[in-house]
Amino acid sequence: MGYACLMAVDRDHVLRTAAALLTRKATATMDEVARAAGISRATLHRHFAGRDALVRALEALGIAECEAALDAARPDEGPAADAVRRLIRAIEPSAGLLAFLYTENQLFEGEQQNEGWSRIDARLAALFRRGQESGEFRIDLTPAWLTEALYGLLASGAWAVSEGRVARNDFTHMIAELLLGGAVRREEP
Amino acid sequence: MGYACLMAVDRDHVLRTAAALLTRKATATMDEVARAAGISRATLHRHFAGRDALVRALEALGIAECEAALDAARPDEGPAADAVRRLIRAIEPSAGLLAFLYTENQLFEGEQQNEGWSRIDARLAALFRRGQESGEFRIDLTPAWLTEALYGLLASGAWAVSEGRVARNDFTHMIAELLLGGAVRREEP
DNA sequence: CCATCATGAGACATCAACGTCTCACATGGG
DNA sequence: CCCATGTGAGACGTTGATGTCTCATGATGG
Repeated sequence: MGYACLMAVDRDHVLRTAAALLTRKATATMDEVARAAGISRATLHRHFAGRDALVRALEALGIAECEAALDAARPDEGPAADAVRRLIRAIEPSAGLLAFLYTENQLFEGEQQNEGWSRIDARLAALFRRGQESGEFRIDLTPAWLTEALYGLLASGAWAVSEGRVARNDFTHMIAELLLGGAVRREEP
Repeated sequence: MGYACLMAVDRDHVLRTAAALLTRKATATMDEVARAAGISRATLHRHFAGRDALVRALEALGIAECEAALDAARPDEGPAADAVRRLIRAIEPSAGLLAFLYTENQLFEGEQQNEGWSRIDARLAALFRRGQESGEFRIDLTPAWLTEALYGLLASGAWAVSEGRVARNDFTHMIAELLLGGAVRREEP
């Protein structure tokens, strides 16, 4: 019969399509999401009980991709700056989804939010703190702020790319260089 | 009678309150906006024809405050980095409103957007370009991206402050230093 | 004291999205 | 060939926000 296989494939496909659509239009209707995925609204409801469940699933997907990117970036190895570059490169494909979740998260304020974000925040802050303790990073910018700024730059970058204001190929470079080096020109060391 | 005076004062107060509320909860109801401003929904509707008109008025307010901040920051005087710092300091009180508009703007996609943003974008990009041409700023980060990143960092900063993750007093310093200097520690010149 | 006007409170209709349901179809396996 | 399962299409009721309306009240000014 292959329930799991077929369902999982379709579910994942729907999830990816929904992420891509909601990245562009955060207020898209369930009907629009369904049509974007090439299925009917009824089938969409068979996969996800409602819009809330869909957003929650997207949140879980975003968390999973973030943690996978963190794992792949080996944040504890080598210079912290290189680890940050690896991380941004690894997380780039998820940036659109993260941008959507970053704005949508305000809907969940007050309630308990998914603990996955706490884990990711902690790992990111740990990376920045490691850079500070090794003397690579300046200490007047707190790890919490660098973490927040990384989220913001990822969202800005994803939005700028989707609007055509920044070339997709420059995404990683623009974010990593701004976050690490800033706008001011630096003398060659 | 004093129509204009009273109306203007109240209208501005309502606008400020709505901005503060919508910064925290972007999906706030017209009823919530009205109660937050201490007026009834009927009176709110007498000031703004509907939610759309309210958001448009907030957009106009945000544009006006941005342009005022740009004027006050004297972006054409002195080193570009100092001008950027003046600008961030001047724009700080509006950051929450800008954060709201930054996410809400996606609602207006497809339609023609307020030309005020184009003017502001152009002035910001001109400032960054001036810094590049004077040799202060690196040239691999495009003015368009620096402009976009500034918006994103302002929004992230406003959100982080309202969530208590960053101290309000550090707002200007965190944004300006990250945008200009980046996270990597810099040798004293 | 009276007239005017802005306001608050609330009723009311409208509307869009949602969630649930049924039914027909078609595709695939036994 | 027959049956089962997943699907599409669409109807239906519900909900929440919105926009409009009326009416009573309270303040202000003449």
